[in-house]
Amino acid sequence: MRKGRILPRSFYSRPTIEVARGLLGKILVHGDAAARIVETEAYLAQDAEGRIDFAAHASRGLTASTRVIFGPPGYAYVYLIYGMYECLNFVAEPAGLAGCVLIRAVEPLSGIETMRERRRVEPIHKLANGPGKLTIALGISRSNNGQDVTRGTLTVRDDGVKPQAIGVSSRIGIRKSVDWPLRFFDAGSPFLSVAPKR
DNA sequence: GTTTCGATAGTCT
DNA sequence: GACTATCGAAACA
Repeated sequence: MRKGRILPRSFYSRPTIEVARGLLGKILVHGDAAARIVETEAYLAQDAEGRIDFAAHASRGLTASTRVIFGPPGYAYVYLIYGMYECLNFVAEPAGLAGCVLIRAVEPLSGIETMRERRRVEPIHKLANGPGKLTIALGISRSNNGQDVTRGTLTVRDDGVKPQAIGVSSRIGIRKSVDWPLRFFDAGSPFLSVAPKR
């Protein structure tokens, strides 16, 4: 079952915010599981005024764990959070510049029964409506950290579908650079992690 | 319906 | 020793 064409590295080698918006509507494929991206967040090196994004892991500087964020674009950055969950990001910006996009929610498309078994939850809209949930549903873990997503078992594809309206809000669950408008979501999707505020 | 809280382990100070 | 880009159950209203 083909799911459109794999996004090339040039897609990722752009400003992080453009990549975050561009990933909405694209299809995340891991093994037999496929799901449409409906919610993302951008984590920058700094904003347009040069203020450092202290919510981003990259603000800690170049360490063993943040190394991939500073590396070439089109690679997966997967980390453990709160000792229990793993979060999936895609590296943006040309090599040497920090920037990544957190995938916060996806809409299951295929491999749904496998997702139900992994998540131990029935309703389809609860399978992957959160960053910790979607990695479990799709079987993504830290073993995928540093993987090239322009080839291999973990890829992102474009089937031409685009969200009708993109919503913007502040990012979820952070305590620094709180008010930056860097969360992007398909405003019409029922698969979001947090219901949009009115 | 909303808010609070515990689980749990890796990373950095 | 503190902190964390979360989740789900429990408590409260």
